[in-house]
Amino acid sequence: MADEAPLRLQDHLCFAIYAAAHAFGQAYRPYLEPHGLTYPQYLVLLQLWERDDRTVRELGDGLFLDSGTLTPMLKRMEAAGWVARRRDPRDERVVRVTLTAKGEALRRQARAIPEALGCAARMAPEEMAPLRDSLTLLASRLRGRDEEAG
Amino acid sequence: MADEAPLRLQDHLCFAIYAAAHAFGQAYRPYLEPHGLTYPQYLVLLQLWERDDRTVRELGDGLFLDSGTLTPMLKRMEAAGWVARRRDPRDERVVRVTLTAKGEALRRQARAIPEALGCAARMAPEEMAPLRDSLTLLASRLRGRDEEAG
DNA sequence: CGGCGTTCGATTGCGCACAATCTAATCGGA
DNA sequence: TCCGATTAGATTGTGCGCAATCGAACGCCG
Repeated sequence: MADEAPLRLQDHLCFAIYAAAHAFGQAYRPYLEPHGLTYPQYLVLLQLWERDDRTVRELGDGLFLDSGTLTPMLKRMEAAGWVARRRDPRDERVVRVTLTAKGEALRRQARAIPEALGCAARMAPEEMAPLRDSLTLLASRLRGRDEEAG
Repeated sequence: MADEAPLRLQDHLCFAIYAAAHAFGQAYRPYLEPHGLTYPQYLVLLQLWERDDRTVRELGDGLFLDSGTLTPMLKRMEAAGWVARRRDPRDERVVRVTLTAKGEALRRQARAIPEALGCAARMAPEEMAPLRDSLTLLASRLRGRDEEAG
């Protein structure tokens, strides 16, 4: 009976998020590609621009990525000359990632990007903030965190 | 001067979307993995459950994916027995994708998934709809569509 | 000191995603 | 009818993403 029409693809919140993530990736491309950057690499640099000298684990905690993703990405970024990777002498298990001069310089060229994307989205900052906060809360609930954080 | 602190990672709407997409992928995993499904494959099935017998292009238009992604994915889904792929006799360029009996049967088992995820998100449908609509509009703007659709 | 469990990151294998390129089929106009 | 342009998928190469596994380094406890 109700066996038909379980839920249309377009009705799914998860698909709206999936599609928006793809659209953002595509929207960033023309701004990042001239620098040879990909979007996930840009996210790594955003973290390092905010605070330099982070471990692989710290970067992964911030982006929800593990070493299986980060290790090869950071090696590519090292080969491109934006970051340096070296073992912490005090704990040889830890790899610390730092910006090079080239990675620092990229920061200045990248400052215009967020504003450009905001224009492409044609959305005012006042609209973006609650949307962002709703999504952050949703993600934290999906991860099973936040317990009684209400 | 203002050269420091361009924008923190956590302030970016794009990152909130990126992180929410990942969180959804992880949240779906325990429901899909027992069936041997991945999340993008589930999206393909959602489209076919809604209306069977679609071309690769139609599936790609709905999911914003191209043949480079869909061709191998559909081959895996065919190998798993959920769909069949065959050339349209009237236009040999076109590949039509149809559900098998096994793919139809999976539909019934999958009916409980959206509700389960809604519970995991701990979000009422009345909250989800506007969030979904905001994201869909945002994505359409980022794609450069929608022109004066206000 | 010696041994055990933990932590860190690297590695492997698989699947998604996209740009670029290719081939075959179809369509359209001279 | 023939030729060029277009369209649909397939293919190739590169990079992201995750589960599972591994080995080295560390910390603790006796």
